[in-house]
Amino acid sequence: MSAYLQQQLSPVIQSYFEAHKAIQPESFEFQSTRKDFEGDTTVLIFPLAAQVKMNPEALGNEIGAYLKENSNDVADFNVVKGFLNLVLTDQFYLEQFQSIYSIPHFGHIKPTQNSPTLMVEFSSPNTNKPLHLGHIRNNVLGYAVANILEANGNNVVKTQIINDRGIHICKSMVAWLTYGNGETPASSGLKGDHLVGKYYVIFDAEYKKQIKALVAQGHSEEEAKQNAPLLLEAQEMLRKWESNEEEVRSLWRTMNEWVYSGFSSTYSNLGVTFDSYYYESDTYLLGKDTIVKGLDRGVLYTKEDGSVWIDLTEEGLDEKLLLRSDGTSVYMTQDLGTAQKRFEDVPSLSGMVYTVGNEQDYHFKVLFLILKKLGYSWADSLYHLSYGMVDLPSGKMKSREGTVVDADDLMKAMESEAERIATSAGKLEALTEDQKEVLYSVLGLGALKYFILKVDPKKRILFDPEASIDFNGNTGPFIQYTHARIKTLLQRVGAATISWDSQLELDPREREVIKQLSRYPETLQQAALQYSPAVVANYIYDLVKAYNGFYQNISILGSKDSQLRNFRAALSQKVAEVIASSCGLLGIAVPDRM
RNA sequence: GGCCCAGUAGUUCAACUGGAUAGAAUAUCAGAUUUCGGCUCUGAGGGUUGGGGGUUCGAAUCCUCCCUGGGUCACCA
Repeated sequence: MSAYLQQQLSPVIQSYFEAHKAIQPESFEFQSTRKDFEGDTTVLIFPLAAQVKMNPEALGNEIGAYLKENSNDVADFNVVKGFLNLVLTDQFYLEQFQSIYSIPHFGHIKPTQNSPTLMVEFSSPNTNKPLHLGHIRNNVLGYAVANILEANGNNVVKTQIINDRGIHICKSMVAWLTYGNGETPASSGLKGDHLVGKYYVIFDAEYKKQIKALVAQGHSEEEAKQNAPLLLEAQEMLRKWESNEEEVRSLWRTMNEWVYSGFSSTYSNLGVTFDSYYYESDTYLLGKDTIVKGLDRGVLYTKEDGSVWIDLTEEGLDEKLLLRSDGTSVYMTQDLGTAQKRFEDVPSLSGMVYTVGNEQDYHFKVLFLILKKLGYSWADSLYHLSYGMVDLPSGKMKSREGTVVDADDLMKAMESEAERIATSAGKLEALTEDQKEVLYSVLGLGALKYFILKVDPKKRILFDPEASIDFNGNTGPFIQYTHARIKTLLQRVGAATISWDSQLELDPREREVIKQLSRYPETLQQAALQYSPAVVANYIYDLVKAYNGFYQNISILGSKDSQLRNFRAALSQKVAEVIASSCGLLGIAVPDRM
């Protein structure tokens, strides 16, 4: 709406200046009027007053009077200090709504072939343990950002890099061989990822025992840590894996398969999907070409022992190792190579978003800087979607100490919490058992996702699983509830014919709803610009609040005037649509009834 | 110690990117209310935006020093 106003009213103000003043400002700032003041939109007079050297209030009055006279949209005005508040006509609002109503996917821009392609990486799990609460934030966030970018007219490829090799996987393998007795997901009834995670925990416990034993025998702690038989075994296994020994590879494949099938059920419960996958076992050797290129260009340098470094001290950072003295690569090297590979795999790719926790802020700062120094044109369109940790009231989550909140457990807990609340509220008799199950899951996950997404990604979240999530107030279920209510309302109104008198007189609450609706496109743009689903989440809440205010004292069914009823039904319907589509971006399902 | 991020009602979060008297929800308190689907409505209290200084018509927002919490500074990933 403000864009529209800008278009409509700016020229009028321009012409005022042309007619009356020597100076012609280039642009005018419109913003919505605060609730306590009368008016719909506000023009800031301060900057203008400074230019023409006038008292802001006097200038505001002049411009206001001019607008009232020369614009059809302005019904009235008032000036407070340097703020010119404009009251817009009902016709203006009706036209606004008319045009909003007629747009099918209002606010969403459909990508075309020529639209930029962006890759969004998220999830990126290790294959030695199940997903936990931190992963949930990662997944939900990455998925939502991908959707938001898509809604803004980008082609989006959702991908993840699976950390499927390394010493941690070998630890699980060793423990399974030593203590597993051939246990499989089928034989144990455990989800594959949980089974493998179980042996990772066993490894750590047994490893600690061995260290203790060695220390008791008189070894130093340092020595014991490095020479415990289990660790040596795991290291040996990693070597065998790297030299491609079939026996090890085969076990590795088997156990990874268990994990993947476990993950896939977690993902499907969580409602996230991917378009492509990268496996570290395929990419961990990449990047050496890039290093050569960097050496040729003189961006990198070699030390006496043969290791390769980059000097970033000029940028206020450190020197960074890129290749070990034995020629093997490090994490950074892989990421350089993987980035390059992705731009080769997807020729139309123009940018990437990495959804990774903020403990890697420094890593990505360096990564992007190196790519830039290497001269890749796309280096500027890389973005690290950094998010804060999820803490528990009891402190940090440590997988080894069993203080993590498991993703599967948490989702299940949310569902039963939803069941408890929904059952006590009643009104579910009409649903079949299956429908109820679906509903509980929709509500529980909606609550969880909304709780996570409504806060700024950068900030850390304090998550209290015991006190669980409130289903009232600014929550997912509250929004879902509003949607369901509109749906049943519309059912009772019957098919609304989409026509109403352009002379309708609007209630302030209806104007407020239209105002909120019209904010949707800008909100999406802003969310994409900031890579922040929180912007969308808070918008939905504003919309819902405005609608509830409207619904509160205005009878939709009871209105005798069919024109008015049509209008209100249409307004309700559009609100429901916008709620549904914006919730869709966040990955939150909206039920038609509950 | 260097660098990065955060600090807003008791609590969880906002504040349209420099705009008006910093807003919601929740919790607490006071009163009213039995039906159109949050048990509903009204109202109240609650803030030195971590602190000091600066920039200007105007600062939670920008600059600068402190304070607190977290992260990060590996030939780990």
